[in-house]
Amino acid sequence: MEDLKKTIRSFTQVSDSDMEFGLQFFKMKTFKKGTFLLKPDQYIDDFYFMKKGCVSYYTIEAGTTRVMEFFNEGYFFTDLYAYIQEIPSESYLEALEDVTVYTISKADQLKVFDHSHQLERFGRLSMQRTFVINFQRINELRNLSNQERYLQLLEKRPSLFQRVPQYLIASYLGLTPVGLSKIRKRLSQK
Amino acid sequence: MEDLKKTIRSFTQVSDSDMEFGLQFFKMKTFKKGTFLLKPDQYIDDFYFMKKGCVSYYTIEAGTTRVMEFFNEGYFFTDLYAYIQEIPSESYLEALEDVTVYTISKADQLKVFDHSHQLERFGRLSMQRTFVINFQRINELRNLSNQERYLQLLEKRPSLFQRVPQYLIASYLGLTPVGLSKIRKRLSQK
DNA sequence: GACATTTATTAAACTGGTTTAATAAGAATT
DNA sequence: AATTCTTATTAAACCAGTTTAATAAATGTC
Repeated sequence: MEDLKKTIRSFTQVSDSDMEFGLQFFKMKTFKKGTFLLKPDQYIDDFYFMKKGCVSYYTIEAGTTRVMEFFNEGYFFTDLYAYIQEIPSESYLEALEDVTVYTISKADQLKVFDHSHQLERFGRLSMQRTFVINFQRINELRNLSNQERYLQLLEKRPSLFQRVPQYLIASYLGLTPVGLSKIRKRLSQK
Repeated sequence: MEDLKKTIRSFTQVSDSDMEFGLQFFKMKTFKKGTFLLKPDQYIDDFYFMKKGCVSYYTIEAGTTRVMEFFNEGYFFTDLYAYIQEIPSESYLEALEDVTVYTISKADQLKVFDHSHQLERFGRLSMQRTFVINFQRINELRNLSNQERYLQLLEKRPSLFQRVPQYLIASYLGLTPVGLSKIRKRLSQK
């Protein structure tokens, strides 16, 4: 669990004993490609850390798949909207590849936060990080063109394009596959 | 400060003594219509509660004003992005009307959270509320048409249309004034 | 009450996406 | 190797917005 440890410590300092206390609650789970960590109408009690693989977080509305996010190595993830509010999910978490995660239940996470002030701080800071990322996402959706958002994704997460089919990337960008193809053509002609 | 008290208690239970302790740090401030609570390149140390009035939170990029949010009575607000990260703001907070706010400094807020577990919880829950609102905003930007977002704003915040000029509402919706006018015409023809 | 300024609408030409459908290219299966 | 299934591109018609410019309506000021 070195990668999990390292990621936690990238947020805030945590003593070895607190870290040990926290990590004992994480269990390793694996999911085969094409299987689901979560489906609509289910409650989600798990908080995940991605050890290996890639998961897409999406909804299907009126027959249309809308990819909200891709989670790969080093990401903490869950359906945070449903998790926080303790309401049934409206989303899918689907393994796009064989996936290995570490997972902790909400009750255990609460135990950890109760026990360790440092880890509680990690929890708060990771929530703040989420705020900052969501804020940037809103600004990008409002201020950038689709082409600009495509180029930015290419720059920020180039590895996605090696492992995720293009029509899912189009969906993530809020485009149809046809629309993304047009953008790519336009760019290649320059 | 009854309205502030009531709003805090809508998040979580707070004892009278903790409430009294917290409220002592809030100061009342007023701003005349057209003046600024914040301008780009300034650091923001204040966390506001809107007692009376309306503030727009916006950026100007390449000569274009982009309204991110309107804050009116009962809102907690600041430039949270700059506030959290303690970086210079890129935004304006402008009084669209004469404004009365209660405000608390970041240092004082930390004192309050240190002193009162209940108020710390209020802080965490209000952060979670912000997450939920931002998440919904992202979904609306991705999944709804401009017309749908206009209709939703009409329904959710009808009073805005009484106090804010239409071209600012257009900006909030990510439209030009011309675009919003077309939508209104289309709707009125049904 | 007349004038100047700000705000909202309309028109016309344009643009970057959409949908639908056909085709091409790549990958998996037998 | 041939077949089938999935993924990506292209074309054509369409649509909801844009920009620019002119006009109309509302508001504020002297």
